[in-house]
Amino acid sequence: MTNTNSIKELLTGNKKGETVNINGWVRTFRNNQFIALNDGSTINNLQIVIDFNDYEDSFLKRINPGTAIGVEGELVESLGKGQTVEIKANKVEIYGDSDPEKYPLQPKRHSLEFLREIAHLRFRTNTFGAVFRVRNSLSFAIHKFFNERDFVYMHTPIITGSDAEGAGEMFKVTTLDLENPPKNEEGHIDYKQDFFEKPTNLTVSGQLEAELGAMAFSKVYTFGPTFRAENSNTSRHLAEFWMIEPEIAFADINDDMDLAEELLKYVINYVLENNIEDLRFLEQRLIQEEKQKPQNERSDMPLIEKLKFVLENDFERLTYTEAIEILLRSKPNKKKKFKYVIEKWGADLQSEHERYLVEKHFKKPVILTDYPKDIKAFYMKVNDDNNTVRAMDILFPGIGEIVGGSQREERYDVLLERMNKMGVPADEMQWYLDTRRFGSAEHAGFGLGFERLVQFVTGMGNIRDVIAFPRYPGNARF
RNA sequence: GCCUCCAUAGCUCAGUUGGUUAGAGCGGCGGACUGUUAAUCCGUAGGUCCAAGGUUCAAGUCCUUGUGGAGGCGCCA
Repeated sequence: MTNTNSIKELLTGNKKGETVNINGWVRTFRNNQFIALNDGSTINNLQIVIDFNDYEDSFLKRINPGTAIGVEGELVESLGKGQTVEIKANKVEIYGDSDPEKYPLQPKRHSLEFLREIAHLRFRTNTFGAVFRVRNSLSFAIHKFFNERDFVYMHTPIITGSDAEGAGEMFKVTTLDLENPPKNEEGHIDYKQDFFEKPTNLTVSGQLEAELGAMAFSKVYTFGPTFRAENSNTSRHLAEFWMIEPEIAFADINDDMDLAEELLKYVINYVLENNIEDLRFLEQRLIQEEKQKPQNERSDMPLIEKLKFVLENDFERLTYTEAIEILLRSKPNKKKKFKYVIEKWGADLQSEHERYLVEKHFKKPVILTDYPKDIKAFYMKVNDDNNTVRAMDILFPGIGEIVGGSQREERYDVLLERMNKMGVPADEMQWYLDTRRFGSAEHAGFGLGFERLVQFVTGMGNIRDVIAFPRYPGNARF
């Protein structure tokens, strides 16, 4: 049987009365009559009604959770209560059996930890079906947003010869024999004999290359995988994750913040308009999950309300200096409830401080700007006070930093001086500096962690559950 | 990398101050029923109590180490 329809399409009901073909995987088979069929196109199942007198017992026993089948039948109004339409089957064909003794997914609740161990099958659950359909929508919405605004989608290299991106530990890329690497006269590894004739790594950011693009196309963005070899063991870090990095020329930090806020609202709105059934399921899932938690750890809003709240409210914008003043005056700081008590301007904000600002003080997304230059990267534009840089971080409730960005330093001399002071090898990065030598212009950009966005929109607590096959310390399965 | 907690049936869990034969629900298997909605009802099988060592007359239970998992912190997106 050829699949000419999706369940999503058939459930709209405008093919009622027609004979249709449908393929999918059995979720449950009740009463020897009712097959709940799912094909991944929607969270909803299509009910297939069969007359068990038409089939051998041995055939009916093969219809189990996970079995792949094809059905031909008439789409009719349902006699039962749980659905509007169903298929009265004329013909059922089994494509692939699913041994019920061995198939790990039962029609019951499984723990997310267990499903993570069978990540190759977890797409077939309601939760992960919803998560990955939302992930797909977010991905599409991001491209749509930039495309509608004449951004050029740029593919920056995955393998980089630069180790100065400064965003974290890198994974080495080599074809040398690690058991017996060639050595040079000084006894060091001789990278001249390596594939690229120099040390190379997996990229930790496409930003520097995106800046080069912005200095020609005016508006560019990247959307690709990034790799960090940090030994991070948290529910918001991955060793391989996807990042969106727009870069805009003739723009300052305010344009940058406007762009980021507009993008986040646009994609959240897109998902609300296109994935509402998945979101409703995820909202219920989260409510059930949080019933196990004490009251004060539960979300103060249901998922969909939270998403609408983000859409309808301006993000709170304030400077690092203002944030420090709020924190210094805050109760947990005065009563020394913070693990790291804020004592003076210049302190790096810990996640407990960010959480206080977002979840307790403002109760909405916050954009912090103008951080002390000593705690930020070399490429950020130095303010006239010579103490702060035009950095901006967007902090979201529950997940912390979702966006990190800045206006870039476009002045050749200032940039070169900062590189030298911070130990960034300027001679190896002449290509980067060249944009400041030839037609330099104000420009800005940011990095948006895609998985953190998916986490926020789906309400999933662990980042390992919003990417198909997560990579983290000690784990590269599948 | 650091701190805390957890590990019992295929899954989700219970198991008292250490006490002799380790339980339940779901799932599986056998049967009944046949407009069900994680169907229901009856019956039944299923255990290296994470691993190694130790304490004890006696360890699922206490101790040590290891392994795996979760949460938090740091690094960041």
